[in-house]
Amino acid sequence: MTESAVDPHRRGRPRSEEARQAVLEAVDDLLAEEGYAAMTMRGIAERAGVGRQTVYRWWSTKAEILLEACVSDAREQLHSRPRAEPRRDLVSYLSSLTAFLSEDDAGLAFRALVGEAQHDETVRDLVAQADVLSPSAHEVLARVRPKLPAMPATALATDQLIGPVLSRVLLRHTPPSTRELTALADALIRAWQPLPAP
Amino acid sequence: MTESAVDPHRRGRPRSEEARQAVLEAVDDLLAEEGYAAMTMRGIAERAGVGRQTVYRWWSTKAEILLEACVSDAREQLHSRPRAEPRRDLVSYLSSLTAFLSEDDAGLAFRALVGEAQHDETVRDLVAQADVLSPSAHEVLARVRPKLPAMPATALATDQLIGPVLSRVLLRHTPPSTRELTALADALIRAWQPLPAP
Amino acid sequence: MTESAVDPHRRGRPRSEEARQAVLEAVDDLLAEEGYAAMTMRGIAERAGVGRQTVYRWWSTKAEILLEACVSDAREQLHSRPRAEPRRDLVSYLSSLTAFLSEDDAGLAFRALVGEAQHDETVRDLVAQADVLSPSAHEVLARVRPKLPAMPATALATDQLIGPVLSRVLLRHTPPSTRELTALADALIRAWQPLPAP
Amino acid sequence: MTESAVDPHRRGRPRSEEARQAVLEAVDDLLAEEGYAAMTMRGIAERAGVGRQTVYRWWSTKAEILLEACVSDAREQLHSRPRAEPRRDLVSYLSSLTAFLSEDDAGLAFRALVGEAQHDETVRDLVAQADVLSPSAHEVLARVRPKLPAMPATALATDQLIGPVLSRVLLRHTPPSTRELTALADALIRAWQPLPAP
DNA sequence: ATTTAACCGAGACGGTACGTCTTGTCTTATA
DNA sequence: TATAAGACAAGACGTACCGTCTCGGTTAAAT
Repeated sequence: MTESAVDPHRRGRPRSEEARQAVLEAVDDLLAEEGYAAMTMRGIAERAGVGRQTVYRWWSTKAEILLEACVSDAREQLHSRPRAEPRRDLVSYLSSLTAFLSEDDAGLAFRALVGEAQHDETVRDLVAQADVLSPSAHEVLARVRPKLPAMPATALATDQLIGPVLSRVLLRHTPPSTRELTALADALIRAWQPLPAP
Repeated sequence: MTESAVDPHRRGRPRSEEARQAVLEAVDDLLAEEGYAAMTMRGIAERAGVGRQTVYRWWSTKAEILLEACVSDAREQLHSRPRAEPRRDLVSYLSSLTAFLSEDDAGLAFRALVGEAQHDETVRDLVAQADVLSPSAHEVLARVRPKLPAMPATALATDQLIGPVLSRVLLRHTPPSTRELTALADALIRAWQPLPAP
Repeated sequence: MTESAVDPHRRGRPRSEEARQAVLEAVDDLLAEEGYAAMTMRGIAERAGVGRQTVYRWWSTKAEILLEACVSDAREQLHSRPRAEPRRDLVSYLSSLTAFLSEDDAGLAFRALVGEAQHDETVRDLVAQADVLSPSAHEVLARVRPKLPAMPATALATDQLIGPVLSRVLLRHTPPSTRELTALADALIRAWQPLPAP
Repeated sequence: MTESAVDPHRRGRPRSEEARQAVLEAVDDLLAEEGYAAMTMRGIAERAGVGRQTVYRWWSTKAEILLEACVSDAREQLHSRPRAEPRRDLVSYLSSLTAFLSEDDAGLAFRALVGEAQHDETVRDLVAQADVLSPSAHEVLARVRPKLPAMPATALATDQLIGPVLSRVLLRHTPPSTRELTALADALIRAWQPLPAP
């Protein structure tokens, strides 16, 4: 990740915003066209029409570049507009999440990064720090919590919410259907509803 | 994966079981010591004291070797002995799953493979075919289903069962505590219990 | 320099003589076409149609390759056939030397190596060890010594013989004319002739 | 080479003499410490505490800088004070030459430049134009010529004079001893003495 | 007993990405 | 306008690993 608060009075040629954008776009394109494994630092530089050193100057690994390239897109994509009814709110969010993970380009990048994080300590920290999924999940949970008082702590509730979708996408690579998403939402509602008075 | 039903009347020197074991052990050791990324075909061969061609003769990628090295261990590790009560049965399974994914060596291998599967088509198929987690989950679900009639189709129920744990381990790398696992089991029970008569 | 006495019982794929020749020829060609400075290890490998590692496996520097490529040619080129008269013998040798240093391809390589030796310790030793000029000079000096009894030790006599030509070629890059070579030979003869009885 | 007679009415900030000196000293130091090959334009600028562009503005190559840094020192070092006797005059000069080439820092630079000149056309011309050795040699030859009437044209005589020393220093890197220098002077005297009347 | 076929180890082969280095140029703010 | 600083595109450096090929040697079944 690059330092955003730069000393405005520092000497020397300033960083080229043009080169930065070219690299980020090259990474996006290459991921879609060639896949993560075939994407190399060398290839990124060439595709961006940028010197190799320039890439290494600002990013250490392709994971870092990819993260910078996709985080803002990811956040945006995951936003689902609020609904009055908890059930529709949850289904709407689960649909956004599923679409993001299984169809979107930023989701492709995210999946690749989560994959890399499994066997690279530094990528793990990077992805954890970027915290792509939580904010949107927390929003939804905050909205429905008043009506579902048995909901556990947000951290655990988040896992209950997104876990089943992750399981499908990361493990089986067959995204759940709308019917399944509705069933998941219903299950959560049943689990989190106030217990019937005995 | 290697062909196990070999023509017993083949001519020539038979495959060396010694070499095979040496490779599988080398892969296990290297994964634990160096990590998946630093593990190379060349390194595996050297560690195993085996010719490089011998490795390539029987496996195409390090993912294949790793899979062969960990599947049986994984299956064994995931087995949790049946309990009378559904709640204890589910908690017991979730504990095994958590331990496997976050502590066991075979779990480390599995996580690495799932990671690689996110950006490698062939590894994806390989892992899908090996189907490490499902069988044990299906067992538990089959045991508790009679007492939890609202449980959906096994595929979806599996995602509900293992998804939250996956979310924790693959995304946050902080395995859930026993208390959290209990809360998850309780939530599933509430979700899958017979609906109260209106 | 490569080891010539190879263990006949060594294992593994034997060194490719084809690749070796391709590299030596590539070096010869590149030196003539591009010059020493523009000649790179990478360029040599590409020109030879050989892997870069293969070049590094057998030679450490381009100087080493160049030396191996030119030594035998150099020796051959410097041979001048014996003459009865010392004067003609010396002139003949000086002509060969001049031609070698100023016209021959192997001479071009030799000059480049001597140049590199001025600012690279290891090249210095390499060139010294190859000992390109001395043998031929020693031959001539041995032939004429009986008739020129005042000739000093061979080492010093060699410097007297080849020094003036080197001075011209290395410093001024204007090879001496035949007339000048004859004058040099005459001067040596006068210097090395028996002193007149007092 | 830089233009020394600058238009005194030029506008803008004048060239920094401080920077110029810093660069020349940096080059001297680096040559002695790291050697010619390890000496880079970047390294020179850093060592001099000078911007890289400033170096490129005034010199094209490190050879140019080195030449400017050493020529005056070289000339001075090569001066040998006149002696009455030709023999002592020649020996004295050969000693200066040997010391310069084999011990002095400016001599080290000169050798490096002569080396580079063997595989770089522009350095060749630069060194030829600087003409470091000739003037001092011509002085000595002019002094002794009256007493050695058989001496050939100065150009050739220069090669006879300095050639053997060059051969030793550039090829063998073992500077001649005083005894050998004396022998060389004696040989020249014998070669250049008036021929005895028949 | 010999031949044949497939295995074994070792290690060289042509390729290619790695991350670093230097080159010469360009673009800032400062003097 | 020269300066120090430092980013830029380009490309060579030497190393590592890729997957293949080619040796000598071993081990069994088929001749």
